[in-house]
Amino acid sequence: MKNNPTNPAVRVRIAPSPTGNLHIGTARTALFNYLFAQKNGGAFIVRIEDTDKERSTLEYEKNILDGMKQLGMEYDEFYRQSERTSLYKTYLLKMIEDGFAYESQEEAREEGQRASVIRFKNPNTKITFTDMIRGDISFDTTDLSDFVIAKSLEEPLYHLAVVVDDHEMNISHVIRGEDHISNTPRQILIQRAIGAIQPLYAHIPLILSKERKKLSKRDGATSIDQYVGLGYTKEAIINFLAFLGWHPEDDQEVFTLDELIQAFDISRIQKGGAIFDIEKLGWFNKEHIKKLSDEEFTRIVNEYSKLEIENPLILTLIRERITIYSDITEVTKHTGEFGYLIYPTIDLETPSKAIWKDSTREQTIEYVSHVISALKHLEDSDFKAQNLKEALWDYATEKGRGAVLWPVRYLLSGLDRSPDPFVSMEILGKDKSLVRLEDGISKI
RNA sequence: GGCCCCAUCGUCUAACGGUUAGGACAUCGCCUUUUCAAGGCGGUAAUCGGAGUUCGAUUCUCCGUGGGGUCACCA
Repeated sequence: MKNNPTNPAVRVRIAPSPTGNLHIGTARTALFNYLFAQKNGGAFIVRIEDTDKERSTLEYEKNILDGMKQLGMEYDEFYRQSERTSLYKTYLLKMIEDGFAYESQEEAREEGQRASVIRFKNPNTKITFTDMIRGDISFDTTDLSDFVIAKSLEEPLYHLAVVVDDHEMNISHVIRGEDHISNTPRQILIQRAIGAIQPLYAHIPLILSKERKKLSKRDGATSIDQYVGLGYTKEAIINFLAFLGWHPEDDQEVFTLDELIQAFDISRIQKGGAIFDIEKLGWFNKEHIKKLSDEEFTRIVNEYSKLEIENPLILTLIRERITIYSDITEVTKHTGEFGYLIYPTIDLETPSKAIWKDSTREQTIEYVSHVISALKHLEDSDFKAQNLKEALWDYATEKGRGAVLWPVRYLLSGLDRSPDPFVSMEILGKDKSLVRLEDGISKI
């Protein structure tokens, strides 16, 4: 009861079937329901649709519930359809008694099929309902024939269970995927048969693969835990999912969950399907990593790197260089015993050219020697990037910034891809910087 | 195939009859401490087609085309 709903007129639900891990699409549907409930002070209900005993498992249910919790969506009420069979039976009996349904004897066409099932007596009528996102949608239910609503009195099927539960739970708005549009007329038919009030419908667009098809397992990572495992933050996942088919009034893109609740407006949900773009997810992730507190980011870096990095300068370098947490391992590969980059033994066979660049060996030695003597004049306490820059800038400008700073950077880090030399020197400190430069110059 | 839904840059989208069609991601170029990253500046890039309605259509209507969803004793 974390959300403390105050508006009994708004009750929404997410109704996942535990036949797989928490899917991206399910998470997004849950998010829109959650945002709608929160925005309107309504209740957010989780209902596990596990009427299919063969395919439903507790493991999947746990994955779904854990995933939602992980993303920060707290629910107000929880139900499991497998625990409500007697309720469905009551409705089934009543429907049969009232002539809205009947037991049908038929041949089992497939393995495991029943000889007797319960079918809905289709009144063959035209149905129109108003979708909050798409407007009026009409169907002729004649096409549906007498569809099966239960295998037996104890084994209800999807359509029956959904309608009975939405009714019993006083669901006010059914916000679900577009793939349910064609299920709606069947469900409205059952609602009329049991005298249920018709909820308001909002069918949200699907999340599509690059091939513009409904996202499926074949399209790579489709479950939330996979993205969490790769090191995407919950904030980024939420933010990204919200923007797949929804957009606020202004141009703000980076949102926290609370900000999303404030800005959410169901009428601004898109009609067309949206392609899942991992690049944009990455961008959202970077943005949310930028917002992390230093304490939190430090904790995460050390958890992933298995190191104990505390130097804020190094942490900043890492923060600017990663897209997802699993990048931390790669970025901190050279971070170690010196508290910064490990100083590799420079290979004399190949690196010289890399160090000299456009200068000659003699010039490079001259430049680095000058830098060394300049550094020796500085006190330990003056070894700050800003001071170092001031001390060397004019000289570097005179001789050529690249010609001077490139070998310095290379010798300090031992890497051709490295942070700017002044920051490197500050991180290393005076002693280590000099050791590396002097050691390096002897090998040029 | 029947039924249903949808249609603005490569992608996510803004516009609710009048805009040089805006923003973001990606991409390209320049700058920034000649690298990587971050940052700054700038560029390329879209209204599916055809009829209407209207003084005026991205926007409203119809047709076409294209894409998608759905047609279980799954959900």
